[in-house]
Amino acid sequence: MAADPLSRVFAALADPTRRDMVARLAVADATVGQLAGPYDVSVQAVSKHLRVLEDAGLVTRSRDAQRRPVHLEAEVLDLMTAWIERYRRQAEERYRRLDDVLASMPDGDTDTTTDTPTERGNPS
Amino acid sequence: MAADPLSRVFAALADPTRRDMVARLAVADATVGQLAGPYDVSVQAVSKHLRVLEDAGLVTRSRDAQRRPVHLEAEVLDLMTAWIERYRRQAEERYRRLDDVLASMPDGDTDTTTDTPTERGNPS
DNA sequence: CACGTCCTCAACCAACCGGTTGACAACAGC
DNA sequence: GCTGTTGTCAACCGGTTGGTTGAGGACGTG
Repeated sequence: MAADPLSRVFAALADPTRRDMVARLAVADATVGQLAGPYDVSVQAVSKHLRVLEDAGLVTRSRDAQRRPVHLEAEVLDLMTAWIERYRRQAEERYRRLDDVLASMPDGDTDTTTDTPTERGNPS
Repeated sequence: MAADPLSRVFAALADPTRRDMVARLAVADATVGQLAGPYDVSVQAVSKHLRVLEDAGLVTRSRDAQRRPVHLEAEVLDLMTAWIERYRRQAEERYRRLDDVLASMPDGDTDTTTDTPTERGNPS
């Protein structure tokens, strides 16, 4: 299994069935049987999906007689949001800076048409 | 291949190598060779990873002679953020509401110690 | 106690994934 | 026109994944 938590969370949500489960668990806790209802797969398959979500820390299972109520642990989602936002912001910032550079040289000083032999080779 | 875009993006970022590539591409565009440098895997493997990122819409590849500069398309990340935030918010709201209910009954009306036979069975 | 319900565990299977090697297309430069 | 560099395509391989069926554990109820 994937070692790092972030990979586990991303992988867990890469499956549409699992995403749908999370969506429904955001509304209310549910038992395995309740979760299995809408999908036409076996209860065992749903149980497996829950295991994946549990390993990713997205869900916890307790006991109530035979029932196993499933509860969404939404804080783990923040882990992902943090990662995503970091690089989205970084990329955004880079483009903004590039725009600034382009805006700051409106004259014909930059000859992009003729070739600039400097900066091309990639030694080392 | 996974049909829906969201699954593709999540699956693409479920791999630590691919996440690292995205992180580096957020700083600057890069060629396949440059990307492959740090990892001790073949260039072919990196090319495959890039294909996955490209299929997810996270990356575009252009041409410059033999080089294939890779460019990060950060907007796709918003797709994920939107999904995640939606359900994190929903779950958060639910817990907040539960807290309100608990807070609104500070008297001894709710006997959690003795058993409450109502609300337990789950018909239909 | 026997029985039905809810759920998990184990074994199996086809499909996919991440990696490899080998061949080769495209281009720059001698 | 060769040669080296850069990257992709194709075939293959072991491990994982998502699904199945079958067996059985735990619990409430007759």
